[in-house]
Amino acid sequence: MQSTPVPRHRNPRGSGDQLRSSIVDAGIQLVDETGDASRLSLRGIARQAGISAPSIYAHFADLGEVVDAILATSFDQLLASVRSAMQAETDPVDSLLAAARAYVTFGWDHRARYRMMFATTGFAPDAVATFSLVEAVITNCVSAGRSSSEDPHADAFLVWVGMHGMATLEKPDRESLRRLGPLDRPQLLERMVRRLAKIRP
Amino acid sequence: MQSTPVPRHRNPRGSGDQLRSSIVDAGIQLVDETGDASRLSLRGIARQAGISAPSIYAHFADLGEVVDAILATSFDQLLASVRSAMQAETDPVDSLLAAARAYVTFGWDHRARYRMMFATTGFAPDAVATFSLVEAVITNCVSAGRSSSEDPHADAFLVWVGMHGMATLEKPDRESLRRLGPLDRPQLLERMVRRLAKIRP
DNA sequence: TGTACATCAGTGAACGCGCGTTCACTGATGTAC
DNA sequence: TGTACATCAGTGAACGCGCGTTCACTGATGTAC
Repeated sequence: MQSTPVPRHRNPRGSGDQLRSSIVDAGIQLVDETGDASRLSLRGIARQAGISAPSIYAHFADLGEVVDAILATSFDQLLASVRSAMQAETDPVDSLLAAARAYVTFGWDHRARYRMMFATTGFAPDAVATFSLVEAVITNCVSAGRSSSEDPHADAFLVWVGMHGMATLEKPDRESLRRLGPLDRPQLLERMVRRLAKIRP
Repeated sequence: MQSTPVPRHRNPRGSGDQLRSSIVDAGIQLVDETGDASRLSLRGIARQAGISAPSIYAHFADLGEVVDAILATSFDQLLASVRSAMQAETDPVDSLLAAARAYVTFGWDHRARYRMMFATTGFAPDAVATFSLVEAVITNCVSAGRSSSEDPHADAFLVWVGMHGMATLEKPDRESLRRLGPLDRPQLLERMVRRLAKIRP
């Protein structure tokens, strides 16, 4: 017997979650297109998403939370990309090299976003997930007799640092190119990974 | 015979250049202390320097020029630090390792500033100057029979990428440390450089 | 030597702008009775 | 079936703030005569 009508919460959940992810997508698009994560603003994201600025508050407490969601999604994308590249190869060395290529390609294709991911949180749990993939595949290489690493954990860290350096670097400008000469970066990446992971020649 | 007084420009140059470098110093201090280069503002720099905002316009056209001056000074500092560390060693391998330590230490000690230096200009001429030092010392190692590198130019690039990766990475947080275990970074840096520069064991 | 003045480093007030955030609201939708 | 109403996604106006930049100015200093 309920005299006072119990407020059963009806959840005619309409576009609730839809808008949330639209906001995150808009933020990602903005960072990727402007190439400048530092100019991210709540109003700018709302504009990009085609909504009014206050609408964001229904889904996020403030700009910081939107940024956190953008980072989480970006780490998911990076991890998924590396993972699927690795799984496409059966040979452990090929798998390691594919991981490195996928990782670095993400950095090159989404420069501002990649930098943003590591700007504040250098070594967050999300980043460690990728590191773990690298560690596992190097261990595989050792088991298969393809690597002479005596410390796969530390060497995975080195590979990760190297990939990170590659991912962060930009194309040389014309003047630098003149002084540096052509550098075949995919080939250099492979060379770097082979040395750091102690892959046997 | 000069009827109209020729305006000979008297140059009682007072603190002109002094203020200019005070402004740059204030900007550097601000980046280093706040750890956030994206919040650099003309008014903030003026506040830090103890002058009014419009005073900056006597020395710089706009905020962009101040930032350029900050970057130029910072590259000078990085280069000087690496150079003097190298010159303190006579053995070429020791010199290479000292260069790497000095480089990475700069990145760790001035995180936000280091990132700022490579945020927009990844591979600017100023950055290439440091690269050239590394290339020269690796060439020395090869000459001395201490490195088996067959391509010192490309290998110097790899070392540079590796140093850059190390310099950019942050300390792991507690949770990451638990999963990563302790990683002796100075020792890992040395290991990385030795492998990339093909230093003989 | 004294005095008028050009030079120049630096200031304070003001502007328009985009920002984050708040507030009261609107209008569609689905349920209760 | 019709009608009242609770729910809820989203809006428009407004606020105070720090920003970059401009403008007319101030006051010290060193030189011309």
